[in-house]
Amino acid sequence: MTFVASLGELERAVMGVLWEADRDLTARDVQDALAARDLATTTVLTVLGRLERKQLVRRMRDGRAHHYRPVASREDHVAELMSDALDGASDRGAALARFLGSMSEEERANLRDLLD
Amino acid sequence: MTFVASLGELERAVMGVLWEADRDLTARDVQDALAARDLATTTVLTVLGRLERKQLVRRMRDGRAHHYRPVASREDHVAELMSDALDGASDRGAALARFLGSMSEEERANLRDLLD
DNA sequence: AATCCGTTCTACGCCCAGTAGAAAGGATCG
DNA sequence: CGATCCTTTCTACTGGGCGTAGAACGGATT
Repeated sequence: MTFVASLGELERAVMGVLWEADRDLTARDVQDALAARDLATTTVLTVLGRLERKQLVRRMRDGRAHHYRPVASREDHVAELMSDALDGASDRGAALARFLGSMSEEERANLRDLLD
Repeated sequence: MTFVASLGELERAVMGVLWEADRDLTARDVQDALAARDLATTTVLTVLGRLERKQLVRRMRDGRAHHYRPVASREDHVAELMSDALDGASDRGAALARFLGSMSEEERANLRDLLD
C-alpha cells in the first residue's frame, strides 16, 4: 500500500547520517557529518527538503534554524522496503521461500526465534 | 552484493508480461500483451534492450526475430529485492522483526512452516 | 553599520525512462 | 522482379529526478 520512493546516493547518505545520530540534526550537522563530500550548505538543505517531501524526514523549526528527524527508524524503513518487494510477487510463499534460501543458516535460526 | 537496478513503470510492466508468459516472447508478443497502452514496436524493443542491459532478460535470436526470456523468476527477483533491502539495515535482526510484524498471522505461520 | 547564518528560490547539468521515427536488410506477395 | 512488410538498430526528443549550488532575503551578532 505504501509507495516508497527510491533514493539517490546523496539522499541515502543523508538518511544514514540522520539514522545514525542520537538526536535531531540541523542542516549544518548533516553537512559536518558528510564533510568528506565537501557539500555546500544549500545542497544539504535541498536534499533535506526533498527527503521531507518524500515523507522520510520531519522538519521542526527551532529558533532561526530547523532540526531534522527521520520519520521512521532505519529498521522500519527496511522492513517497509521488504514488504513492498514482497508485494511484487505473485506467489508470496514461493518468494518467501527463495528469500529464506538466500539467508544464512544462523539467520534462519534467528528468524525462527523471532517467530515466537 | 548484487545491485538491483530500479525499474520504471513500463519496464516493470514488460517484466510482468514476460513473467506471466509460459514461453519466451517476441517484442511483438509483448506489444500485443500491452495493447492497452498502444505502444510502438520500437518502444517495446527499446525497453527490452534496456532490460537486457540490466540483466533482467536474456535475448535469443530465432530466425529474423528475437525471443526474450526473464533471467530469473519473479519470485527469485522479489527475493533478491528483499535481500537487498535487508542489507540496508544496520540491525538485521531488528529489521527482520519489524518485517515479521508487518505480516499477517497466517503468513507468519506459513513462514514457520517454510522454515522446516 | 557590517557581517554572519540559515532559509528560500531558482537553476543548471546529467542521467534515466518513456516514447518513437528513420533507415536498413531480409522475407513476402502480387 | 518490384513493391511491401517485418524486425532490428540507430538516433533522438521530452520530462523528471538527483546532485549541486549561487543569489537573495531577513533575523541575529558584533
